[in-house]
Amino acid sequence: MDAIMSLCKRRGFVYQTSEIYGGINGFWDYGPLGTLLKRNLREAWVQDVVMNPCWGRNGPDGQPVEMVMVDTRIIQHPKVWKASGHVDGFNDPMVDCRETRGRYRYDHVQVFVPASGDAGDKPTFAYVGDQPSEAKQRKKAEKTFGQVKSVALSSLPQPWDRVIAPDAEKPGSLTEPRMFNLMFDTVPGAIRDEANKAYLRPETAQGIFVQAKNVWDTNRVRVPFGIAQTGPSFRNEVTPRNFTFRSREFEQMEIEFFVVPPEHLEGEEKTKSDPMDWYRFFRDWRMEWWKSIGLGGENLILREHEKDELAHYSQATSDIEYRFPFTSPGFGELEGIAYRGNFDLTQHQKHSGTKLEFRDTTRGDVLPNGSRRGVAYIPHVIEPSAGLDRGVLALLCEAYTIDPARPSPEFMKFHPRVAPIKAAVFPLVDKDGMPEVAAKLHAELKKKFGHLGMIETDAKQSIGKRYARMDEAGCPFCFTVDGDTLKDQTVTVRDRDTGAQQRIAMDKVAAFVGEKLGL
RNA sequence: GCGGGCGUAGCUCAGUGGUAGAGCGUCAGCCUUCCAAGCUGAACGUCAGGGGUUCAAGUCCCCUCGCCCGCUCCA
Repeated sequence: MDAIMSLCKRRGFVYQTSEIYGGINGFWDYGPLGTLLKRNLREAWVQDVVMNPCWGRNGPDGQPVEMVMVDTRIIQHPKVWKASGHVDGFNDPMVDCRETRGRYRYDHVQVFVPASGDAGDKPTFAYVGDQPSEAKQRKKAEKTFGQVKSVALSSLPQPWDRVIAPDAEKPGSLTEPRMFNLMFDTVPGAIRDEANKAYLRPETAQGIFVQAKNVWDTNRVRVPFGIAQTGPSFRNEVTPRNFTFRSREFEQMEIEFFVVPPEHLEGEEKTKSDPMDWYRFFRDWRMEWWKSIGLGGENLILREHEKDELAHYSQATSDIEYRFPFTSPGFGELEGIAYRGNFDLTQHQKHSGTKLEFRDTTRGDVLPNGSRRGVAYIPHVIEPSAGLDRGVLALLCEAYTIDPARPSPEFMKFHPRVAPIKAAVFPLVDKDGMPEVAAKLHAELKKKFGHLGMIETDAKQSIGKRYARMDEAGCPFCFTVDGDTLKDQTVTVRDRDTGAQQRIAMDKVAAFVGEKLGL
């Protein structure tokens, strides 16, 4: 990993944010090559997800997959995060239970102690008011102490060695209270007033959910269809770690794909295009997609979550994971695909008071004129949520190759589609008319492919050095103008991965590059 | 959050309390007809930051920041 980080700095892929001031924990910048790599990855996603969804494949319902895009703000109404659960989950001090993995708001946890207040060596019984744990723990406490009274957990001295957590069996499982400032906050408005506190989004998904109604009201889309979005999100990670993997500012590429709830499916839809069918469809296709941009092999796995790993509202979730050098032999998450039911839209409907039902006019009773009456429902959702910066990191790790047998042992094996530099044109030597011919070819390629990535040219120093530089930058093809070019209008093309050369006609170079880029 | 390691040129790293170093890379020139070749020269340092001890600190002490590793945690 150190070698990869060193190359990233040396070649201008990734720099530490504000490095000249000592850096800032959890933030990384991209240099010229890294910026293009990231842009190419995002563009590939937009192209394959939105412009030509799922490579033109039909969904499980036999119809083309429909997808539109939105661009929502980093700052949303604070209630969005109340509804999504992010505020409650992460803005208050919480205590965790090591035994049950439960998490409780610190200020909600009460404890039954003897009426005398002194429990001696006996354990006391924590509970949360109005929860099942209250009656259960009261019963146990009364059995132990007889007369009991209730005190706040915060009034007891730490560590709570003899406190039995609300849903636990053994004492001492509660952690110290911790403040989870997951979300960054800010105050819109010129005058700083805490009452106006807003948050930087911890995920792009909620922006999609809260605009879903606008999208289906104004765009002639109908369920099933998806809304996609890319953009930055912010999480105040407790421990930023592992280069850019866990950053506090990071970019996501998310799809919320809305599908018909199971109870409204008719006939063979029930066995063909149930939400779980869509879930599997996206899970498998997303896996194929990552492979298609160069992450094939044993470093990429699909991991289905166990039942006890699932969030309470999700019926199925899987992760696409990559074996990063720092996670090896384990894996790190690149993308999560979750079937979230109608949890999010239901939450926003409840908190906003706005009906978020989709009126599906292809269903319901048949009317005398043959049309359908229509039914209204809150769509279910499949959420493929990918990390763009994590994708970039995976591409960097996967591309990094060392082959001591080569003159330039260290090189970046980017798939041509994501490579920041698409091609380079060199005169073999800087004389005898070669520079002029190379300049002309360079200009031609730049005009044709410059919008996809850099097209380089360089006449300085030895040809081996120039090849080596391109290898480190991950440029897949180098075209070299030599003495023969002047006689027969051919150039050599050198393949980055093998070093092999072939000779092709100069007027075929553009077609060659186009083909390799998949155009 | 706890523990460990590290921080000196763009990169990799030497550096015994006494003048800031090497290799590679970069740049310029020469040379060069296919793989970091050779020759000549040049530029590049708040020694992570701050404070202290000392006649003198890259070196010793304290604090802070950052990165890596392990544990903990992880929507």
